Amino acid sequence: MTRSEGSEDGIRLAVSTVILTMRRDGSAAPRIALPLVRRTRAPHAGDWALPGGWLDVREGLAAAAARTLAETTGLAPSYLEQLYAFGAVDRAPGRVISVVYWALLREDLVDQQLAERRSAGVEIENVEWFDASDLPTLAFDHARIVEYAAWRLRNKAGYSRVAQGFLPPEFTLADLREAYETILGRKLDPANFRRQVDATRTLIPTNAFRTGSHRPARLYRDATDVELADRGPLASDETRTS
Amino acid sequence: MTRSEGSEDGIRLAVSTVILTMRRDGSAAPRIALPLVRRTRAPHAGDWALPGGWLDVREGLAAAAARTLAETTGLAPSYLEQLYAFGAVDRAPGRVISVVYWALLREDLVDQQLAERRSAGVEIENVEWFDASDLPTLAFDHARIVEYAAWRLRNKAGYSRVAQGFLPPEFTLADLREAYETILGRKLDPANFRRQVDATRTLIPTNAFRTGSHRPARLYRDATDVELADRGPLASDETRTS
DNA sequence: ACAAAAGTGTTAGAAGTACACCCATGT
DNA sequence: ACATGGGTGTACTTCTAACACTTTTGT
Repeated sequence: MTRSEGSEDGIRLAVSTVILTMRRDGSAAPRIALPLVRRTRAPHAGDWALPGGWLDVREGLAAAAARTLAETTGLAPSYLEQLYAFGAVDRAPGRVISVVYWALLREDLVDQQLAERRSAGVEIENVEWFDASDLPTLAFDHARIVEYAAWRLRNKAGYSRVAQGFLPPEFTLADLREAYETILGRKLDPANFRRQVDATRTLIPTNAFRTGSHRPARLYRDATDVELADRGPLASDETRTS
Repeated sequence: MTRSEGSEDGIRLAVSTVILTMRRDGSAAPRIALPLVRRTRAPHAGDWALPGGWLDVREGLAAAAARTLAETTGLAPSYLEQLYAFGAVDRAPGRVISVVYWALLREDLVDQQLAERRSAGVEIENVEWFDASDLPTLAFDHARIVEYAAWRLRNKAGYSRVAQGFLPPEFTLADLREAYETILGRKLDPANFRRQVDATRTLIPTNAFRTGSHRPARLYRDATDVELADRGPLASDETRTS
């Protein structure tokens, strides 16, 4: 929001972020949830939109996405990747190009942050979390953008470890499997899942167990030296968000 | 180049394209080649750069890429996809965001076009084709961009049919295999390759054969109703380049 | 006849899938 | 003790890689 609007030729550059997390309501299957911002001004006043803002001249693209994310959720992403640059001529009045990022948040931190803010009486203005499968009317082409982000997440979950972005540093295999199941929308065989993940040699078993119900489950943590997804030559680019 | 330079806040938006084709020199293995433009002005005057220009207000992103491509090569791409939006603060003086596309060209049309132009005495100004594995000094962060495009091509060749973008509508399985081999940089087993491609059911055998050396090879053509690569919800977006 | 590419068959191993079964804990 | 999720074993199918072999042309 730091950027002054308008430019000589009328092309403006915005950065928006599709912020995804996993949410557990009671005992049912977890769902993908994302925060949206209610628009207070025309066009599309009253509709919900992706968090974002105008790009600041001195700010990198990923940094802008991370900043927006922090302003909206108070959190830092556990995964952040550029999604796509949307630039159809008619997508918004006055020619706006949106470079859109997508991010994953740890479910535990989201819950914690929401609880903290609620107890502190801080109501974040116009921000509300929605279930990804039950979205309100979105402004501009944002419905399409969210759809694409969800597709990318499902896709990427098939050949990378992005699902870990929903989890805290230590988690059980059941936690991880549940994350994958939520993303992919289908049940996975616990036995085969276990073998598949430890065939990748990216999880380190700890000596800690999660107790509480039935047989205790071993906690694992990530081999921190490996990225959650292979980005090829772009590997170093987006991690420097500042 | 239609866009007037400069804007209130100094952020300018360029569209560039990594144009890739396959080139056969004699009897050796084909190589990936791409056209570059020699810069005549500072910064980086004398260095080579990706074809591109400023985005016109009334022009879609993919359309701008296609236009640039046509101006540079006189051809229409057989495949065109957005690569990435590069926007590091220090990548160029004065904050330039480049939305970069990558495209594949049919090798036969490239050869034909080059021959036509050469025989007509039309020398395309400052445009030269380079071997992707032997590039000159590139301006800005363009070396990195080309590297990323090559990575994406190799990657995508593994799970889609993009390699067909190098070939004319009718081709032999050896042609197709050679395209894959050039992209992946390794030999493929002809027998297994054959089975794998016809397991996808996307190639239609014709009754024509290519003769000339040894046993004639059957010509195949593409099942035209399927895209070369699955782009999910973005499928329709980029095909409309105008 | 022979070289060389087109095209078919066969087999061994890897990877993915289904599911039976044992283990350890809270209630 | 028993229900339930944690964890192991095993058989089956599917995919992949390697390579021997037959077919069809040009020379």
